[in-house]
Amino acid sequence: MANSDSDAVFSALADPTRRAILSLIGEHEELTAGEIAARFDSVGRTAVSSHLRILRLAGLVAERRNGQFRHYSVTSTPADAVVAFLTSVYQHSLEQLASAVEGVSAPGDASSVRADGRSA
Amino acid sequence: MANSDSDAVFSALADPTRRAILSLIGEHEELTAGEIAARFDSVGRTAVSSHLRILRLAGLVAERRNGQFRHYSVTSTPADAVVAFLTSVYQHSLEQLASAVEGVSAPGDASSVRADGRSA
DNA sequence: CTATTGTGTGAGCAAGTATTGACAGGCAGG
DNA sequence: CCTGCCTGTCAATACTTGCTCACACAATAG
Repeated sequence: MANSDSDAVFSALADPTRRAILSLIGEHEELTAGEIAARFDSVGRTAVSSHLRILRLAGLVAERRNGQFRHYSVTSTPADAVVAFLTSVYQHSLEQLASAVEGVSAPGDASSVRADGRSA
Repeated sequence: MANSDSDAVFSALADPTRRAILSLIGEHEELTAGEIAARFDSVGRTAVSSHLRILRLAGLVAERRNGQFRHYSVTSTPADAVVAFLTSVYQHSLEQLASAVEGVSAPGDASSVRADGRSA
C-alpha cells in the first residue's frame, strides 16, 4: 500500500514536538496556536505554526478560524491509516493470539481486536 | 512525555521502506534478511540491514539467528507505544463524542471545518 | 493607525538514508 | 585443513530531507 496518506500521518507523528502538540490539544477541547506555542519554551511560534500545518495536512487536527484566532482541535477520525497499517501487519499474529486464547477467529474481524490485546 | 521508546517506534515507522519491510514480514511467518532485500529493487542489502536494525532496536521485529541466516519476524506485543499514545490523545474526543450522541452538545460546538476539504 | 495573531519565506544546522567497498561468520567440497 | 562461496553487517562518503530561527507580511480588532 504505502499510501501517501499513511506517509503524511506517520511522518507527522514521527516528531516528538508534534506528538506533544497533538497530546496537548487532545487534553483540551480547543486551543489557539498562541496558547499552544505559549506552552512550549523550547520552540518558537513559527515552529509551532509549521508543526500545526503538518498536522493539519495529515488530517490529524482541524482548524477553526474565528477572527484573528485559529482554534485547533483533534479530528474525530484521525489515525485510520495507523490503525489500518498495524492491523494489516499484526493480523497474522492476532489470529494466532486469538486462536490461542479462544480458539475462534474470524478473518476480517480484526477491527474489534486491539493490537495489544488491551480493552478500553 | 516523549518517551524514548515512543520515539524509537514512531521514528522507525516514519520511513515508508521500513513500513513496507514490516508489512512484508507480517505477511509471512519468518523471513531472512536476504529474502527481504531480494524483494526490494529500490534499495540494496545494506540499506535493508540498516532498516532491520532500526526496527529491531524499536522492538518491532525479532531476530533469530540460525547458521548464516538471520530470520526476522514481527513481535507479538509491538506497538504498545502507538496504541497508548493514540488512546491518550483521542480519549477526550471519544468521551465528547459519546456525550454528544446522548444529546448533550456543548454550545458553540466545534464544527469540524477541514481547511483542506479532505474527506476520509 | 497601532497592536495582536498567525503564517510564509529563506538561511543555517542537524539528522537520516542509500551506496560502495571491505570484513566477520558459517557451510560445503576437495 | 583450507579454500571458495554465500549471508549479513560494519565503515566511510555523498546526498537528501527535515527542524528551527529571524525577518517580514496578511488579517483582524480596538
